[in-house]
Amino acid sequence: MGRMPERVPGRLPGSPPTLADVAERAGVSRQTVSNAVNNAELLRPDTLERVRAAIAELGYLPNRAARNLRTRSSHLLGLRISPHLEGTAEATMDRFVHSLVEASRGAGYHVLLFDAVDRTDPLAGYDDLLRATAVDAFVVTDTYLGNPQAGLLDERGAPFVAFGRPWDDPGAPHPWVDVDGAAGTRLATDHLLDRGHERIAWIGWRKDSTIGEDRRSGWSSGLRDRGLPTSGLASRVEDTVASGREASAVLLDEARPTAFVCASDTLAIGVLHTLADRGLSAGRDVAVVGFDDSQAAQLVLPGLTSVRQPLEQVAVEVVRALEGVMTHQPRPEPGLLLVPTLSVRGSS
Amino acid sequence: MGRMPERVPGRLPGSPPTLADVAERAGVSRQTVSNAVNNAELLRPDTLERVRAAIAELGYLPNRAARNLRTRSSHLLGLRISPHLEGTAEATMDRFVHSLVEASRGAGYHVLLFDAVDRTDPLAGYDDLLRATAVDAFVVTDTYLGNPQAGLLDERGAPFVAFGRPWDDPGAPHPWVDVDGAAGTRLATDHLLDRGHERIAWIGWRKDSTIGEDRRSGWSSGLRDRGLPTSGLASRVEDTVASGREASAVLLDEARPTAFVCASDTLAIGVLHTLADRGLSAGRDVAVVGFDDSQAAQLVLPGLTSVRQPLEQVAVEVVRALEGVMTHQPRPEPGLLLVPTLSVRGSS
DNA sequence: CTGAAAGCGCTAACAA
DNA sequence: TTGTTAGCGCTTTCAG
Repeated sequence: MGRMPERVPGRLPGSPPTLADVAERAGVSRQTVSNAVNNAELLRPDTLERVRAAIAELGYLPNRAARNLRTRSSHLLGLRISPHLEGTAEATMDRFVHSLVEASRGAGYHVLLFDAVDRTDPLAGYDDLLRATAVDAFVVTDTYLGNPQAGLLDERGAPFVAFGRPWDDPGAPHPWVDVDGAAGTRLATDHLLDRGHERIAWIGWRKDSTIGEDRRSGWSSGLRDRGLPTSGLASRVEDTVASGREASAVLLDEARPTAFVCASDTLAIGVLHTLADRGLSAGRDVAVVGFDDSQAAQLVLPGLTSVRQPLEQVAVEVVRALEGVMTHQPRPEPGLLLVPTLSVRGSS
Repeated sequence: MGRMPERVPGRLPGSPPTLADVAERAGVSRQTVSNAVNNAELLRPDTLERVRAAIAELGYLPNRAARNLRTRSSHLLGLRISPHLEGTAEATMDRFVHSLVEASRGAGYHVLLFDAVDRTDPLAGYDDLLRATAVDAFVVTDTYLGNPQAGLLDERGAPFVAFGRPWDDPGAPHPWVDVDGAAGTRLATDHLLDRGHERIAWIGWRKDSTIGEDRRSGWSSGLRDRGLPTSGLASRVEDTVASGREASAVLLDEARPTAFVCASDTLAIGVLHTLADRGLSAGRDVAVVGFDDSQAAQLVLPGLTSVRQPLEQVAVEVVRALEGVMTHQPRPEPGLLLVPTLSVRGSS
């Protein structure tokens, strides 16, 4: 790594050395070099040493295309990314991409990014890469929308692991990794209860959002377990700052909560706006907790307490599951549910 | 796209059809199929039609590895990403990645993500991919740090385009695309001047940040051109919220500015914090402008006016330049400087 | 306009 | 333990 390969005379700088070059230099056959790279234990120590020296001198690295063709694998993981949503605190995806790249490297894989040409086709992009054998497997991240690509990929027998549960079809055969949203909001709710709050409101998404209902259940169970009321304390709106702002204003007027748990940081920031409008201090007068631990949560005054998904861990588990899929190992559990943490800041 | 390929009997679902399968089905030779795909104009219309039908029926797509091996190109663009910085409004990179994926697709390329194994080696990751011919070219984005990878890649004769000027070496041979930071802060400064501000302060980065000094120059030239003073109105600090907060407090006490232009949204949010501390209203009492148009700028109250980099356009131009590099076309201009815009919000 | 032959660089079998 | 042979699927000459 980082060692400058010797510039071999007569070789164009543009064309890297091949197996044959190394073999010639080391005075062995091509196959022996291949073995030195892939099955070192098959070689006699001194031969191995000689071949390794030649490899280092030439700066040899196996040509990917040739290896891919021969082994019928690309060592590439496909990840489809959606267009950036402006105006929301959507940070999860980007953080996950970083973690995935790192985890993949550890397993000898690179991440290939693609996007949907045709947004209406749930399989757009996937299908082409599959048929061209351009990737070994996919990481499917948009299952939270209740999108059908997981099911369709299952049908096609495509190798993939989902970040997100198959809500629609709990018996789906593919492996998945997900974060327990209910546990996260439960954590948030308990945190507020422990600080003495008893009237805790919920601002979440519309009822058709499965993930939204899951997060909501952490809040409601938290209150119920302490015998506290939830009725009149919940609101379901669009995921925008404006919606969070309006919903919190209404709740404040009608139900007088002393704390809010929100399905997203975007909504929570809307709550902060309402508090500012009314001269109330977030954290002192009314507590607020968001979800996703976005940059905005970290930067906003007085700091937004937020549920943080363990995305690094998700990525590691996704890659682990992927390795299982690609080696056709039977998986004991189809899914793995990870527990989020709470980043406590000034707002609570 | 999206059409379900016919399941051919006797063929494993896992192994896609090959050129030979299509040829057999269409009753032509393999080369004719290859021509139908790559040089359609060479075929007689009726033959072409027949081959195309067979391709559609089988859902054929050329095997990438085989094509890559033969054509000595991977149709992959390498992009190195750095670990996520928490606590700053770093949004530029992520937005750029999305734009790049989209622009690359238009040119028939996919984006391969990698990260640095060894953070101290400026060429970490690049070198291996190059020698393995795993990518056709790189997009180098971290030149703004004054990092040496551009120069090192130039030395190696590696094909790449930089997002960011070669500040250290203006005569560098590689193509680059950049955003004119000075023009952005000039835009911000003129905007404030037009609104009647005359005492406009600057909060930027340390002097050794070339890009920081560039952005600063837009502010200073803006004031100078109207015969307004700059002395005592500038501060150079670390890129953190806390630094922006402290620096603005000091400036407010010592120089009584009515507006701030900042080198980043992170710093600008620090200014907003100081204003909140002192019961001043951002936008009404004191105007603030940031840089990068991050999510935080959009979410924070009352909305942070911010310089927005035209990253979609940058990505398009980077890909265009890349195509030139890969076809060895001489480039008239080594670099292209794009002009940012101003997203005006409540803070000004 | 279509077909035959060659080979990109590598690795999986097998033979020595 | 090492070398030989074959072929992954494709495209690029070059003949027909």
